[in-house]
Amino acid sequence: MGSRLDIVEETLSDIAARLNLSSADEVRTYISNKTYGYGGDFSLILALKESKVKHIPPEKAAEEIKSKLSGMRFIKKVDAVNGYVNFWYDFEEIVKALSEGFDESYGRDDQGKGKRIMIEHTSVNPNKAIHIGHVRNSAIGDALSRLLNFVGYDVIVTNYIDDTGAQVADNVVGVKFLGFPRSKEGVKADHYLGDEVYVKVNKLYEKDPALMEKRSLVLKAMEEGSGELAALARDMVIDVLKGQLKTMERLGVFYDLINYESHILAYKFWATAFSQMKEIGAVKLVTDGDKKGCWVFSSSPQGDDKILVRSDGTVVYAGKDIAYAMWKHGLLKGDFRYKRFGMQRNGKELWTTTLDEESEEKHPVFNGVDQSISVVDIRQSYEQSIVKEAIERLSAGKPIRYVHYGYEVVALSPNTANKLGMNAEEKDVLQMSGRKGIYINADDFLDRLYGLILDETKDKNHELSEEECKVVAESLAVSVLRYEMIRTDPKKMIVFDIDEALNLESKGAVYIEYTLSRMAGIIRNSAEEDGGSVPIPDLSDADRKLLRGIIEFPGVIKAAAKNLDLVGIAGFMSSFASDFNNFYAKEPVLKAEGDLRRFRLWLVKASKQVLTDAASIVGMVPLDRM
RNA sequence: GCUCCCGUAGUUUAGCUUGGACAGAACGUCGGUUUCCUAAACCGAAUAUCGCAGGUUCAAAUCCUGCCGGGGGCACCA
Repeated sequence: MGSRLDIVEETLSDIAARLNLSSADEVRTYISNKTYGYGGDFSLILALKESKVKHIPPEKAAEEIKSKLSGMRFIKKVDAVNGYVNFWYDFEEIVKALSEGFDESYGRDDQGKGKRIMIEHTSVNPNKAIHIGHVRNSAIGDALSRLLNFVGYDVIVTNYIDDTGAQVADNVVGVKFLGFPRSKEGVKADHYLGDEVYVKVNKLYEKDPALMEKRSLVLKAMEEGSGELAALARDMVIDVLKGQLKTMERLGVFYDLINYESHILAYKFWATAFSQMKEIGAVKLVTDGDKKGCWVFSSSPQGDDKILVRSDGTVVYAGKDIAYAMWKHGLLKGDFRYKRFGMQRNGKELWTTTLDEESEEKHPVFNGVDQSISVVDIRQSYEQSIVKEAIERLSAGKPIRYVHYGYEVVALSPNTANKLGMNAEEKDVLQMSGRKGIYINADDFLDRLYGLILDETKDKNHELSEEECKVVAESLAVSVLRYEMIRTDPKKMIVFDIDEALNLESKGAVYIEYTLSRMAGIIRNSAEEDGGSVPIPDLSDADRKLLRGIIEFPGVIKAAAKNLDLVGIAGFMSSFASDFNNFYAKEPVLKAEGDLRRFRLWLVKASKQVLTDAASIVGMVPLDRM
């Protein structure tokens, strides 16, 4: 702990000690990175606050602060201006420290050490293909898992499959009663069933409401779990799920465990959860009024009663979610049985719960975590708040952190909606709908991105083979899509415009990847052995700016992990890449001589590691050439 | 009706948790840069009543109240 190299943290701790502040974090609350025309690398606004308490002018308070801050290790100069205290880094000293302490683990952190955390994401209904809205969920969830893993957490990733819903039944109705073939040659099951059968069956429901009876029939069979219809439903769920996982694998998204909603019922985990809730009085039976016969959970703030069990004794979604959350946190008596689902491209085994007693295998421990994150779209905030509250009440004082990581949906721009055959008004933003067939499939979109990038890559790289160009194009397509999904505030809706999304002119992932390629190019051409101490030549502004990015990286990661903030990492990458490209244009590396060359080469290597780590965390595929 | 979220250059946005100097970028526009490590790049210019109106404060994009505009949620639905 604390042994990891973080020059900014060290500096702020030093400031805290000298100014009698509690910690580096407290100092951070007084920092402004805007120094404007006054120069300096960062600025302290503490004097402005103190002047009020101490009843002295800010200028005087700033001078007092300044007087306590001389001779700091990484600070060359401190200045007091207009009540601000401005700091200049001593980059020579910083290079010295980095040359000793910089290694592969740079920027990692111990905040998650010894802690297990479960992240649930994706959780797409198993009746259709992944569309770009789902990708936002998975991109966020996967990036969070990479981030938390980077700072030392033991992360368990689950994908929760609702295999009991009407959507699954719709596909069964289509195949069993309406003559749709079970599969289509050359088309992935998720695409065929989701794009074709599901949409068409729902259209037929409108024409012929009597068909709904068939759906009820299928649903009932699924609930009972036995018979031909239930078996067909199970098979179709697996086929679609495998198709979805294929898309996710392409995106570089992987899981540890598949959870089925039906298993929560089959294992009687809802019943267990229900009786545990009754025991502590978290649910009550309504005895009169229009909710008579229902069991409700009364949440504290509004005193609203949320129905968990209908008067016919069946459980609603939120109920099953509570049981699932209890399982995650080890609050539920009992555990699932597990078996292997398959090996993933990242070399990690994917597991699934199983009902089959014989096929159970020796498995890792999945549940019983203190912390969990559920990446679920923001429209389900109400239900999620119920789950959170229930879990906290059931935890009996044990500290539990249940985070609903809500994010806004991806909607379609009018232009894009019209391309899908909708009649959108010029100002209308259209919500995607699987049932109505209004969506952009992730596979299709990736294919188009890939095609465009491939042409461009071939155009620009005559020395790369066809195969190499394909790898570059695929990596870039994935990186672009994933970066776009995490770079904006999750609370803001993304209005997806297909033409804009396919316009590669805009900065972002391509820019970052290009920067990485330039870094790799220099290192490749240097043909130089590592080793030896790092010389400290006279530094240019561009050198210093890059160094500043490098020393800020650990703090960016720490804050990102603490606040589950991916946007901060995207912002860091973008400005760091810009700093590097500026450096690249201005300062020769391989053409420099002697110490300067050795120093710059080291600087490029360090920069590459930092940017590669950041890119990997948000799920991009770092490239050495493009 | 009750409630939550969003509103920052033409466009996409950062900053809002914890108030502090002239609100950062990017795309697009206009102009410039290639005998030198990848021009998918670099440099420069123009572009912002931070939705509106009040309030708190020495100081508000940031906090509070009201309003306007946009989206979501409040089902024994899934």
